[in-house]
Amino acid sequence: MKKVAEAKAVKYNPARERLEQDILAAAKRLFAQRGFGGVSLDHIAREVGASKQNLLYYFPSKEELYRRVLHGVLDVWLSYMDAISQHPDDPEQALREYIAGKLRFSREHPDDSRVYANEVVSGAPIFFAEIAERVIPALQADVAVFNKWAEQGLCRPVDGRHLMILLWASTQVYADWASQISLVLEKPELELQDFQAAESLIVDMVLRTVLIAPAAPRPAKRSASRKT
Amino acid sequence: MKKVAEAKAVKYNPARERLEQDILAAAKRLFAQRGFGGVSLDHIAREVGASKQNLLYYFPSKEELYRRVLHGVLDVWLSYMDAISQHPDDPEQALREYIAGKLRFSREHPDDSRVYANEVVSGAPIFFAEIAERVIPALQADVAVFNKWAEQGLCRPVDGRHLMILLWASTQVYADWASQISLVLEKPELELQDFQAAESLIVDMVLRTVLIAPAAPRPAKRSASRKT
DNA sequence: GTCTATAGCCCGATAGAC
DNA sequence: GTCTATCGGGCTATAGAC
Repeated sequence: MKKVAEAKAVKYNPARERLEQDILAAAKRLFAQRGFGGVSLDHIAREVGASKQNLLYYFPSKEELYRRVLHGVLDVWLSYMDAISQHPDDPEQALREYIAGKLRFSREHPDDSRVYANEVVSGAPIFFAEIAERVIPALQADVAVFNKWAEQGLCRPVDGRHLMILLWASTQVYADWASQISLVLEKPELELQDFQAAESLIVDMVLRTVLIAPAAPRPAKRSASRKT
Repeated sequence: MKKVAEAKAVKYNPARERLEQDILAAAKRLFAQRGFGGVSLDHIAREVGASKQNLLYYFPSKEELYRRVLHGVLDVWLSYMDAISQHPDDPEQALREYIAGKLRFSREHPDDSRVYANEVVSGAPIFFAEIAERVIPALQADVAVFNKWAEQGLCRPVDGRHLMILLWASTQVYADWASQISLVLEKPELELQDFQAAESLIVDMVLRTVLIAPAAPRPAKRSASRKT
């Protein structure tokens, strides 16, 4: 994997690097909006002021460009799952931070979320192998953490796989379904307060279900706004 | 709206009706997999053993065919939301049935869910107006029901909009993200028991959060299996 | 590295015979 | 209703000049 990136990085060239990043950014946005089959190389090239022939000089094919975009998104996506095991003895803190982090990701990088969602909804025809290779072990690690918490009496026994699926869904929806959500909230686009309301509800529901002790968990710490 | 269908239905012709339904079904599956821009009329026509010219005899354009597909999906999608107000004095039953219904829809008609998800993730470029016209009032009606329950002391005061968004997300994910979920569950495709596990978790979380009285709600009634 | 040119194919939609 | 033929254009990718 990433053989192209390494081969190109042998000689470091800042101008080249910048155009390559511009192409990846434009491709991400367009693939997110219209899917792999709905975007042409010409379309992407025009966005960065290059020709499609030039674009094919930087990336060997349309599919390889698409793979590079998804690879970068999955890096970030998995980093949130890895963070769960950073709190090996505090389920509440781990879950609060996962929810806040994913919601911040949905707010700050909605196209990253959407390009990945687009691929998965389509049945992951191109990224299938990489998802299998990287997401399965990440989920197993998190499930192991949930199980250890339950053994230690730190939380209720839960089905960690379906809990993670619910967390994926309920946080990503604010990026992937932003068009419908902003419609039903009757505002041109989602605002910080909408993400805060989402965070309150999701944290409340998850902690009520997972934690043993408190009937009414502490209110959310507004952590979605940390980096605003 | 649906002017085409009505115009065509003036003279009833069973053979014509059947081919039209076949085309809609094939289009639904292909649009779900590859998005509007990733599917060609030729592709759809070959699936039903017709020519693309013939297909354009039944539907005036690719976009109109796509609209017809989405219109049918939204009909069903909204019927679940309408069912909430069918239990005006029993929040627990209303929520249980909504969750069970949407999960059954995800299991029995995953492509319906996916074609709609594909449009929404893409920013609803074509179906924007119809979503605004039909989903906004449906959500407002459900929020009004939640608020009435809270006033009557039947449930906690909740943000009905974000609760519905969470219900949409957590039930649809089992159709829209089936490719990734079946990968991480390490089985070729989702089984009934997976949907039952999902239902248990979602019902448990929602009732713990929304209902006032019981610390541990009754177990789910396995209603996802009702029509199997 | 960027350009022009082009191969070879697929696209949505229309015209008109039958 | 279904067919053949075709218009006008877009598509990915490659070749080769500079």
